[in-house]
Amino acid sequence: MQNSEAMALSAALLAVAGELTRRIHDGVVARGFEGLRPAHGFAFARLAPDGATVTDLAVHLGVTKQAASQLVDELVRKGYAARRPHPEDARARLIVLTESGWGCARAAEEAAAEAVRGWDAALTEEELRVLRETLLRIAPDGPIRPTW
Amino acid sequence: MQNSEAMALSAALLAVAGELTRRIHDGVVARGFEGLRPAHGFAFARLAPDGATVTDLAVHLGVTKQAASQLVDELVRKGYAARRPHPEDARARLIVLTESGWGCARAAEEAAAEAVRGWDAALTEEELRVLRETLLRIAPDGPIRPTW
DNA sequence: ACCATATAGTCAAACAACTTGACTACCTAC
DNA sequence: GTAGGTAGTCAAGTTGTTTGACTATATGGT
Repeated sequence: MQNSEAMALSAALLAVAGELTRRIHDGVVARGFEGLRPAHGFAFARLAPDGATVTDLAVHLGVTKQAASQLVDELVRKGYAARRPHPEDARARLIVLTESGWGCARAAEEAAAEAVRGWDAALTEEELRVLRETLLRIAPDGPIRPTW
Repeated sequence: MQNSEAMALSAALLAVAGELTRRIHDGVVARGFEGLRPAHGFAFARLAPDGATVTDLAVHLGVTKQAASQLVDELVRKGYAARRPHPEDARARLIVLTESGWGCARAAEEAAAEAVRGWDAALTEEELRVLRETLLRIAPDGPIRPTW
């Protein structure tokens, strides 16, 4: 593949990612969850399964733990997350989603589904399936970070 | 497609985009172009063909023209771009890439090609081609913005 | 059991990117 | 020619993040 083709692929990927991020964010806002930025969504992704510590979050987001701590402050203040004592380490705290936080996570899923449905006009169901599988194959195991 | 599948697709897409951005940035730095952030890359994308005005850039990046102007200041100070008088409008200035700026743009293409080659381990040449065409079909016409 | 060292988290100050507000120079249309 | 709009910049304020310093708890060696 030529350099220019690789760049075209990259640009398309980044354009789609940017647009998707914007749509998910708008969809979440439209469902009544305000005061959140896309960066919070990346935190939710890490918190959702079983909670996480501030340090876990910091690594996941690629920021300092101070920044992660402030982000958690914000989520707690807005009622989306809560700090609970960590069951195995008295120094640490387990950050978990509240009911409202789970509602927001569901809203994000709905918004994502809605955004993806918007691609139906350009892609068949089969192409969409192939796209998903292809991306899952090259997606890094690691964290989702808003690098730029 | 179920909501959770759409979310998995979205997460994979964002993870790949984040990783790709990081790799391109690292590759550009490795080629000796320093003091640049990924955001500058998005500006380059708009400046590269024929230059652009500050207002064009601001719209493209989704920021205020003051922010775009500051970003141009930085590129000029670092020797990647220059402000030239606009041929048709004495109020405006045409921002163009310098030789060093073009060198950086080429470095970004090489870095992108290198990053994409890293996917060869997981994808066949044919799958890569399909991925590129699929993404180009759903990529918005609009600007590439670092929305998050 | 004790001490040295490392880790989890927070507070505070410094910093960087961006926004809002105000202004000048130039363009465009009536 | 004059009124209103647009391109760009300067300055100040806001926001998110980092760097530095500190406390509390954990861990490993002796």
